[in-house]
Amino acid sequence: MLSLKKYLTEGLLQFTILLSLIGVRVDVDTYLTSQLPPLREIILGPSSAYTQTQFHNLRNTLDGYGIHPKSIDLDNYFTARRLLSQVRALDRFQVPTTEVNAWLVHRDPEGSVSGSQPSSGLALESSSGLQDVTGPDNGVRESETEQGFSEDLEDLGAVAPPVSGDLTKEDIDLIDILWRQDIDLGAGREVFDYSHRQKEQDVDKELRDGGEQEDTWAGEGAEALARNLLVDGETGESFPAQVPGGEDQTALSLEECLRLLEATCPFGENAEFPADISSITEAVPSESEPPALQNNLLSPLLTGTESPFDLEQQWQDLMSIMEMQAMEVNTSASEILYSAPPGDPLSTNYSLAPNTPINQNVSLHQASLGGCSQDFSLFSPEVESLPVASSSTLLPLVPSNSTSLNSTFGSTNLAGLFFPPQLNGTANDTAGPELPDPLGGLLDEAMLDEISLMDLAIEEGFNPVQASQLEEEFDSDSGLSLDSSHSPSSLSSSEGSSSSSSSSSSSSSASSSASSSFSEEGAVGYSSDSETLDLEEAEGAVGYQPEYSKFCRMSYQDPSQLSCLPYLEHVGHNHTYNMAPSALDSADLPPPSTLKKGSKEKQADFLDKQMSRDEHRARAMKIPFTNDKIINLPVEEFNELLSKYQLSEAQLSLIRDIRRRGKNKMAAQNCRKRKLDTILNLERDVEDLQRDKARLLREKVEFLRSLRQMKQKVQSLYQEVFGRLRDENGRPYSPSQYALQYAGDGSVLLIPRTMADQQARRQERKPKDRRK
DNA sequence: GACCAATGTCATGTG
DNA sequence: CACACATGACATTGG
Repeated sequence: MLSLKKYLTEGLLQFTILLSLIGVRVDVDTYLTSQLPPLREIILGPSSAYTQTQFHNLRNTLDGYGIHPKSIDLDNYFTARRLLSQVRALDRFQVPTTEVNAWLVHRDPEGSVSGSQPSSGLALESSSGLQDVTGPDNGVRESETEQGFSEDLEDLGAVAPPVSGDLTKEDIDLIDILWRQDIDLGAGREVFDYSHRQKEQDVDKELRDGGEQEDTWAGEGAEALARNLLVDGETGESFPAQVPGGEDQTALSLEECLRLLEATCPFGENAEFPADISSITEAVPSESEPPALQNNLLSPLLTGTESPFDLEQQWQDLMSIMEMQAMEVNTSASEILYSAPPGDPLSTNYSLAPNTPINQNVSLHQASLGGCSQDFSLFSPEVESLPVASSSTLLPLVPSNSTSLNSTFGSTNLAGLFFPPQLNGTANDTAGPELPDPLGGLLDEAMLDEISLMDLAIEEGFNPVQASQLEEEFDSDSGLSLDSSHSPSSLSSSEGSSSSSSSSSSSSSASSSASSSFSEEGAVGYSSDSETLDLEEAEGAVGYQPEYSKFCRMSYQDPSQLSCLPYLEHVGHNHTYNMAPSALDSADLPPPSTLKKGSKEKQADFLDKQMSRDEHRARAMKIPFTNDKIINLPVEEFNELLSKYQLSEAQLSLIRDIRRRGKNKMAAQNCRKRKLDTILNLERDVEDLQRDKARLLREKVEFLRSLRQMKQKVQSLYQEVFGRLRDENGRPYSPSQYALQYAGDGSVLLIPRTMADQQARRQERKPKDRRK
C-alpha cells in the first residue's frame, strides 16, 4: 500500500513537474480526472525505475545465491517481465519516436493539405473560399468536405481510423494506436468523443429529416398561418400577427430564418435557454407589446428537446478556442461585410437581392431542407453564392467541426453573431442583463480568454496559420531529441540480462552465465584463486593496489545485445560493474599460441589489475573463499561458510566489509540505473507531452478555423434573412436601423438598432462585473 | 593539472 | 534488531 502511495505521489509529482516544464496549458482537472489511469501510466510508464526490483529477494528465491543482479539470466523472470511490459505497451505507443514521426510525415501529405487539416486546410483558407462557395463545383466541394469529415474526425482522435483510402493495414493499425494514445491522453475526449459526435450526427439527421418533412412548408406558408402568422402576399414571408403600433419594436417571427439557421446549427436542439419571452420583453422596456404578440413572436421550432449533456464543459472547452476567431472574423470579413454606409442596406453588403435575385421561397425552403448534418452543403448554391464581399475567406464548413459545434451552439444565443459588428457596435451582446444571452456573455468572456490564448500562442511561438508546420516541427523535434522511446522494462531486462557477476577468481568462466559463475566450489573452492596466488607469490607483491581496482570482474554475456540497443549507447559505459568487457574476457583467456613465457607475467599483471580492491585485500588476508560468495551468499549460508573456517578477527572484519561494500556496490549500480531510467522516462514523457501540446494546438487551430467559418456562415445567413425582410410597404429594412436579435427561446426579433445597442451595452458590463 | 564521467564507498534511512 | 536495499554525498579513477 505504501509503495502504491509512493508510486502515485511520484507520478503526480513528476506529472506536475513535466507540465510546468513544458508549459502545456492543459486543463489537468478535465483530463486527469477522467483520464487519470492512462495519463499516469503514460507519465510513469511500466517503468522498472519505479519498481524497485528486489533482487535479493529474487536471488533468495532462486537457488540461493549465484545470481548477480546485473547478470540475471532469469529467463523466467525477465521473460515474464518483458512480456508484461509488452502487454502494457499495448495501450501505449512505445515504438521508437522516429517511427511515429515517420508515420506522421507519411501521413501528412496523404491527408489533403495535412493529415490534420482536411479540406479546409490552412493553405486553402485564404485562397479558395469564394471560389469554393460560388464556384460551379459545389458538388465536388461537398464531396471533399465529406471526405474531410472522416479525416477530421480521425485526426481529432475521436473515431476509428478510416478504413477506406490507400491506407494499408499497418497504417490503420498505427492510426488506431495513435488514436488510442490520444484517447489515453485525454485530449478533448469530451469534445471528440465519437459516440458524442454520433449522437450529434443523429440529431442532425433527425433535424434534417424533419426539415425534409416540412418540405412544403416554406412555399405554402400554411404552417405559418397555422401558427398565427401572416404571410406576406408579395414575398410569401411569414409575419406574426400584426403588431399594433409596433413601429419601433417591429418584432417578426422569422421562422424561415430560424429554419435556415437551425439547419446550420441546431440552436434549439438541446438548448436550455434561460431566456423567455418575458425577459426578452424586459429587455425592451420602452416598448409595450400585447402579450399575444409576444407569444406570436416566439417560434416553437427551437424549443429544446434534447437533454443537455455537459454542454457547459464543451462550451468552455470550445469557447476558449473559438473566440480567438472572433477578431479575425470581425476584423476581416465582417468589417468588409458591413462597412457600407448605414443607409444603404441593399448595396453590396446586404445586397442579396440586387446582384443575385434569389427566390426567397426557394432558398429558404432549401435551407429548411438541409439538416445541420454533414456539411454546409445545405446552403444551396444560391445561398452560398451570395455576393458577400468577404466571402473570399468563406469556406465550406468542415463537417466534423460543424457537428462538434452543434451542441455548443445549441445552448447559446447567436444574437451576437447575428449582428453585424460594425452596424451595432455590440454585436456580441444584444441582450441586456434582463435578457439572458448565453452566447453574448460567453462570447464576451471568451473574448477575454482569447487574449490570453493569443498570448499563449505568441509566447509559445505558435502561429495558428502555421499549425501544420508546427505540427511537423513538434513531431520532428521530439523525434530528434531522444531515442528514449524504449520500454523501460526492456531496458532493465536487457541490462540485467547482459550483466552477470563472477568472482575474481572465476573470471575464466566469466563468459558463462551467472549461475555457472557461481559454481559450487565448496568450502575449499578457491581453485582459480590458487592460480592467482601463485602469480602473486611469483611477483612477490601482495597488498592493496588501488590502480588495479578499476577493472571489476564481470561476466559478460553478449555485447551485441548492448550495441543493438541504441538507447544504451549514450549510457556510454558498462553499468555492469562486475563484468569485464569482452576484450578483457578474451584477454583473460588468450590463445595458447600467443601465450609465451614472457607474457605470463603480463597476464598476471592484467589479472591483478582487474581485481578490485576488496579482492586484493581478501587475497592479502588469505580469505579462503571468493568475494562473490562473500557478497552474494544469503546470510545463513554466509554464516555457515564462515563457521567452516577458523578465521581471525581481521579476516572476519574484512569479510564483513567486503560483503557490505559489495552489496552496496550493487545497490549503487541499481540505484544509478534506476535514476537513469527515470531520466530517460521523463525525457520520453516530455516528448509525449510536447507531441500532445502540438496536437492540442493543432486542434485549437482547427476549432478556430471552423468557428470562423461558422460565424461567416451565420453572418451570411443573417444578411440573407435580413435582406429578405420587408415592411408593410414591401421595402427592405435598413440594417442601420434594424437588427435581428435571436432570443434564447428560439425566436428571432427584428428590433431597432438603438435598442439593440442599449442591450448590448448592458450586456457588455455584465461579464466585466462578473470577472471582478 | 583541471575537468569530467564512471564508479566505488560511506552514512543513513527504509522496509 | 538484523538484514538487505536505496540513496545522497563524497572519494577514487581514468580519459
